[in-house]
Amino acid sequence: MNKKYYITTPIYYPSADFHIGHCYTTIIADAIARYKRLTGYDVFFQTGTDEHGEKIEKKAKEAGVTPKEYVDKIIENAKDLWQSLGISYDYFIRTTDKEHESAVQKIFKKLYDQGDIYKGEYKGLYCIPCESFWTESQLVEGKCPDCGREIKEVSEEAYFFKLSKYQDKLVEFYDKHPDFILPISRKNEMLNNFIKPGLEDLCVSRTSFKWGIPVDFDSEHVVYVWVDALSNYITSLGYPDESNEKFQKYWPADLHLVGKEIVRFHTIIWPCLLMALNLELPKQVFGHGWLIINGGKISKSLGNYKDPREYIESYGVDAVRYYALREVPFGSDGNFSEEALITRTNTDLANTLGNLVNRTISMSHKYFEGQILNPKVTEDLDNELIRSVLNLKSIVEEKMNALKVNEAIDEIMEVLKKCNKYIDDTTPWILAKDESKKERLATVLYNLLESIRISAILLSPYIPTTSENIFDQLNTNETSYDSINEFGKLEINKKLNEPKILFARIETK
RNA sequence: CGCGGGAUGGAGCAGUCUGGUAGCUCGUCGGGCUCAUAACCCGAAGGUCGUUGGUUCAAAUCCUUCUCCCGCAACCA
Repeated sequence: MNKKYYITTPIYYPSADFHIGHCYTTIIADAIARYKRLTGYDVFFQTGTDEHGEKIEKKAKEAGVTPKEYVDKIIENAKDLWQSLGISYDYFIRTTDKEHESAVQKIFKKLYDQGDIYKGEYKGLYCIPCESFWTESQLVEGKCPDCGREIKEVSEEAYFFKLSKYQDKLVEFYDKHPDFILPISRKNEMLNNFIKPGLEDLCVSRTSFKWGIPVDFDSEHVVYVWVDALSNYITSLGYPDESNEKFQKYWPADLHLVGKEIVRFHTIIWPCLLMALNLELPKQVFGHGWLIINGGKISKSLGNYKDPREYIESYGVDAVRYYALREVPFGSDGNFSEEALITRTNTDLANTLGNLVNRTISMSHKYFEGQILNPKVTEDLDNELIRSVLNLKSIVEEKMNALKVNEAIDEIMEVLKKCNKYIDDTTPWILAKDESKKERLATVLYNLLESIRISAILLSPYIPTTSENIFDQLNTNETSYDSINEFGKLEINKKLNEPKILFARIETK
């Protein structure tokens, strides 16, 4: 049986249509999922939406529709967006799904029955005009940081989860699993900011709004976001039915990929909830950085971004995917701009990759009518190229296991650059002028075509459409992961298809 | 003194743990080549490595002062 791999994105909050930041997370998760599938894992890749809460209730009211109608429309858009980005999710969970709602009620009840959830009172500082709660430290001179008006202390009845009870066990878990939180700086942040001062119990129900899953034994209350949203990762697998085949197979999750702003929920609250449920904890939470636009975060109110679909339409799905995967280093923030997207597409995809494929296939047609031949008239400099190509598999594996996706891609690009250099070094156009060098020429072209085939297989998790396109031009069926263990699997005596431009250079004025 | 991250040629970054000729990509300039998408290959210019002081034969790297930027700061998702 294949090894399993369960990877998740966060479930996004559909208060508005998704932007490039949502795409960023989801594209990375998709690339990892595709990579794991390529390398033989039985992958379960989940994404979804967290649809309850006051904000959506309010937005829907403003729009004059029910909350469900409001989110339905956004989810339709989201699914359409994921499809145009080639997101290969296995399951899309919505917290308004009936199965999820009933599972959450059961979880809530179970925790209440066993004493981990208790009824108490939530006190907070509330700004009535802004309809927002603030903490002491957020206030500006004792006033609302948004509008500067007086703050009122209000209290409401609420259920609390005994987070504090699990603090020691959590720290113990961190110690035993040093890679649980990545990057490591995020772990320090959690320890210093939250755990060291002592965890406070967590408010897990609300009475101030209705758009949520009702607490079935206390109709005044709805389940608040923590239990509702975080539990999606197990309710989708059939929990609380622990004997469910999916649950048995896929839990615990191998990777929760999240943005740095929600690391806390996934590394403190979620593990404590799981411990209370007596379930295994996820193996890893990775908090990635953000795409930054003009030095600031992506902001609806600043209107500093376009609908991601516009980029896809203008530059193609793989250009957008490639940019998201390649541009931003491991764990840190990265800049997003349309100019950078264009530059990246032109230099890496059009020049290095696209032009290499095009010139190689064009020469094969020009000199051999597209016949694939390999007379094996080799020279020393062939070996260096072949060695780099064969090494690529393990290098990519190492980078991907460390979640250094951008570096994995960069390694593949390095090999493609070597191919371009190999062409200049071997000068096929000169070999072509000498009939006695014909077999050497065929060998050179074969080495290039084979290097392209292997690279395309390794690129397929990142730019799947382009890889397919390359396989088609190479007219090859050798596209499996195992086929790259040796150099020379590209079928000889077949005929290449006509060269097609993979990425047209984007001209800017 | 809340916590964490960052400041390196025009732009974006690596190097800092384990001190020892400052590296990569993009851009610019020059050359080569002509199979190819004005592409590809080679070369060059350009940096007192945010600031102050210190340790050392030697500091981007270790210690110290300060400045600026970003995120988090618990019930906002």
